[in-house]
Amino acid sequence: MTNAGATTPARRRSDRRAPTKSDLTRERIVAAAAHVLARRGYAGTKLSDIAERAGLRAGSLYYHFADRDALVDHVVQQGVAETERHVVAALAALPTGSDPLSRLQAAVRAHLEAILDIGDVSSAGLQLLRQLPPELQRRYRAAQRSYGQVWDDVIRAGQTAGAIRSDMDPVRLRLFVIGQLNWVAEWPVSARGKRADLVDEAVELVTHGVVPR
Amino acid sequence: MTNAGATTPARRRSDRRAPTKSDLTRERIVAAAAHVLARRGYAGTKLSDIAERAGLRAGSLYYHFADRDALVDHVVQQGVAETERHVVAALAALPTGSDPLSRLQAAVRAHLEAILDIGDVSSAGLQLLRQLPPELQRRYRAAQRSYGQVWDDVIRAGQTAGAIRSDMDPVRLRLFVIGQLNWVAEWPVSARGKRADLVDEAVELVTHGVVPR
DNA sequence: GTCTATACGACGATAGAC
DNA sequence: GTCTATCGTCGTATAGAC
Repeated sequence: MTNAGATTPARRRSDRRAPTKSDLTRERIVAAAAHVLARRGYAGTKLSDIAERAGLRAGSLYYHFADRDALVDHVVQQGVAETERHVVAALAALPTGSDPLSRLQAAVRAHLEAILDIGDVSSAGLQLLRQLPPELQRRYRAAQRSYGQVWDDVIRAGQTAGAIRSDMDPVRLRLFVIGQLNWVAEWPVSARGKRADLVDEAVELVTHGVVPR
Repeated sequence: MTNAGATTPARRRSDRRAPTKSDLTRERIVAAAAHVLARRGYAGTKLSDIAERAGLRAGSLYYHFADRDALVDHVVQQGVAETERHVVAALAALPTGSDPLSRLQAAVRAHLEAILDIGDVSSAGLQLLRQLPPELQRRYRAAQRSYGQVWDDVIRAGQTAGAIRSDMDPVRLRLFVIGQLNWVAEWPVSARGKRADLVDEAVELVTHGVVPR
C-alpha cells in the first residue's frame, strides 16, 4: 500500500489534529531531503542518502512520495512558502503606519533570518533553480512570483513615499537586495559572526551602502 | 595514446606559439563543460552532454582530460583565475593615486562584467562550491583566497582612508558585496535590462544603498 | 509502514580500430 | 585525435514479504 499522492486525504492548514506516525516520518524525510539537496544539488541528491539521514531505507520513501521529483518539488515549494510566511509575518507585526523604509528593513531582516534559520529549505538553498527539470522549474517560479510580489509592494510604496530611491526599477532593486541576502547561505560559517550583528550589518548595508555616514 | 595529464609538456603563460588542433578542441571542451556545469550542477553534468556540445563523442574526452573531475577542476580554476585577472586589470588601469572609493567601484564594475560576459566559468557559476567533492572543494577555496585578497586590500585601504565605512569587518563587507553581484547570474535574463545600466545601478547601490540621496 | 530483493537504465571509464 | 564497443557500477523504481 502506498500513500504517495496528495498528502493523505486532503489535509488543510486548519486541521489541527495530532500528527500521525506517517506525518512525522514525512517531516523527517523532507528535512533530510532539504539537507542533501542544499549541498549536493539536484542531480547529486540520492534517495539512499536521504533515507539514511531520515533513518529508513531507500525503498521506503516510495510509501510517502510518488517519486524522487515529487519529493524535491515538495521541499522546494515549502522553502519559498516558509520564507514568504516569515517575511509577511514580520511586516504584519510592525505598528500600523510604520514608515516605508522601516518596512523594507523589516523584510530584509526577516528574509535573512529565514536563510540563517531554515537555510536548507529557504529560498536560498534554492539556487537549485537552474538545475531543476523544466516542470519543477515552472512550479518553483510560480511560487517565487507570489513571494516577489510581497517585496515589490513594499519597495513601490517606499518609492512613492520618497523613502526609497526612485531611479531604479523596483524589480531590479528587489533582485539586488534579495541576492545579497541569499548569498549569505554560501558564506563559510566561520565568516558569519554573531547572528544579530550579521543581520544588523545587512540592514545597514542595504540601507546606506559602503560609504560612511 | 592519451594527452590527459599536464597540458602537454609544461606550457607556460609566456608560450605564445600557435595553438595546435588539440588546444582548440580542449578549449571547446572546457567551454562546453562550463556551460553544462552552470546549469546542471556538479552531479548533473554528464560527459555525453559536454561532448555533444563540443562536437565529439564522450569517449574522446579522455584524450584531453584524465577523468571527469580533472575537467571540472580545470573549469573551476579557470573561472576564478579569469575573474581575478579582469578585476586586477581594471584596478591597474585606474590613474595612479585614484581615491579608494573609486577603486572599490572599479572592482564592483569589473566583477559584475565578468559575471555577465563569462558567467558560465566566472566565480558566479561557482555556487557549485558546496556540490564539489572534498578535494576539488579544497583546491577551489585556495584559488578563491587569492582573489579575496585583492578585494580585501581595496576595502582595507578605503577604510583606513575613511572612504569606506569602518564599522564592519572588511571580509564580511566583501562577502556582502560580491554576493550581491554573484546573484545576478541567477536573475532571469529578462530582468537584466541594458548591460551598462545594470552595472551602473550595481555600483550606485553598493555605494549608497536604497535610500535616496 | 518499512523491509529485502531485483529489474532496469544510465553514466563513467577503458580498449582497440581507424 | 576521434571513433565504436563494451564492462562495471550505481541509482531509481517496483514487487512482495513481514
